[in-house]
Amino acid sequence: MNDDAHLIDALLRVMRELRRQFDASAQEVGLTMSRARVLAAIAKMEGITQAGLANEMGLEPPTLKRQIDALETDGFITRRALDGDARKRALHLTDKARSARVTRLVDDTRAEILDGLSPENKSRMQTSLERIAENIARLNHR
Amino acid sequence: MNDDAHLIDALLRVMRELRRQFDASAQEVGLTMSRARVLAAIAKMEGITQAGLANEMGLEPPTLKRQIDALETDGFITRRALDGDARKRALHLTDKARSARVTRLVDDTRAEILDGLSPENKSRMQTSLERIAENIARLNHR
DNA sequence: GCAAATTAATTAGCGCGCTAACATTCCCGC
DNA sequence: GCGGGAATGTTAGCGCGCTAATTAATTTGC
Repeated sequence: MNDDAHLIDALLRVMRELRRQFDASAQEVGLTMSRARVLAAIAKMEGITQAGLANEMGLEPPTLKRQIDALETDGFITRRALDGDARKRALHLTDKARSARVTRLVDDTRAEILDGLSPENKSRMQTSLERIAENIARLNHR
Repeated sequence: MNDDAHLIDALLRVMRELRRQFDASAQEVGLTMSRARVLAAIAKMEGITQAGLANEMGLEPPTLKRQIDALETDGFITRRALDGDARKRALHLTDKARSARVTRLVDDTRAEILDGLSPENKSRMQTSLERIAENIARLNHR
């Protein structure tokens, strides 16, 4: 089907532009879209380990590690040792990461990007995306 | 809105998995998802220039250049001089790129990924994506 | 209790997107 | 015509995703 190609093209195009715009906004506070997402995830699960967070976000550990290195260097998070298991490192936000500037910017940008989409459309889109994810997962282990 | 974050997460997740699965399939014929898309675009516009194709695909010229270099090295396409303008290079497929193996693989994978989505859902998703693209574009020049 | 398997984090290396900056060529206005 | 600006393609360099392989620590099994 020809329209299928158009749909996937549109998906890819939107993703590229989404990242570009998000990065441009996030630059004001010294973040990128990916790093802002890592911060948001840690905020909801303070003290989680790297492997846990990678699993939660659907990223591979090496991918996450690089973001964490950068976020730690820039003073957004800290890595703490966990007693009981010397391999694990617990992730925590710093006050800098909790500042209103950081959190609001991400929320605002997200809202602007989805502006004008009805709740029904968002919901349907979510359902379709989940279906696609299932299809891909099925292909994966076959 | 919290659901907005989930929707964007789902989008990003699907995109990552889509690329991973597509790349795994395309590997059989020596391609990646991105390169297969470039081939498909050239197939529909033989003789187009690099700048024209970049514009058509929504990619930046340097991004496209690297794909084209690789595709030429691997024998999928050729660059030809255009008389009348020494700057331009016309892009053409080779027989290798036109082989059934290459073209069918991409079509099959795409169909499998979108399997089970009704035409209505696909259509609605396309509309929503276009709305998001407009929102991003609006943000962009402001 | 010790060897083997598993888990957590890391390192190394690749593909694909981007921007910035540059050379070459063409076009346009004077 | 010719000088300045625009268009085409390229080079250089960065961020973010991946896989494969390594190291250290823990758990499991005999």
